[in-house]
Amino acid sequence: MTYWLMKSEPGEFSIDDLQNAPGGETFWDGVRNYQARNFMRDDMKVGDGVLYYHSNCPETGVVGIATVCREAYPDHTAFDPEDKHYDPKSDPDNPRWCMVDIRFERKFERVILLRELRQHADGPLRDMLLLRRGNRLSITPVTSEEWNFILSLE
DNA sequence: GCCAACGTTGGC
DNA sequence: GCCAACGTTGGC
Repeated sequence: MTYWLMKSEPGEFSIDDLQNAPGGETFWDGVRNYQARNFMRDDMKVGDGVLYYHSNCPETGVVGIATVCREAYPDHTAFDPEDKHYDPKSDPDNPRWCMVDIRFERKFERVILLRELRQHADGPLRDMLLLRRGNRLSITPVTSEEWNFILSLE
């Protein structure tokens, strides 16, 4: 089993939105970055743990956890000209983009702020991809050590 | 709103 | 294959 960190803008889809979704599940559409796609397509398995991260908001940080509940399948929003994430270069017969489903697991008692994670950038989180300068990847792998440490901060 | 960092596109 | 221009991400 692998662990992941997935970013979402709470104005688009927050952890509360996930909790309130039918069955607490949603499909993770709109990924249009090859590295992030490859993580989903090649490495994400049902049961993997997900740190749910809020980006681009007043309190950026990890807000809770989810689990992967369906492995990669085509992202249909790429075929829809009306969709914000429409990509005319994604051929329905050979889809360029994919998505996974995730299920709400738990919302943390408090937000574990990015600022707080950075305080451990010389220690337990020294290799965390999220903390790398200029990192913009919306999906990054997390080690079990990082996962356990972040959960211990709560 | 600003801007640094990054990814993608396309001319050559 | 190089690289400038452009668009996007995301912290602040």
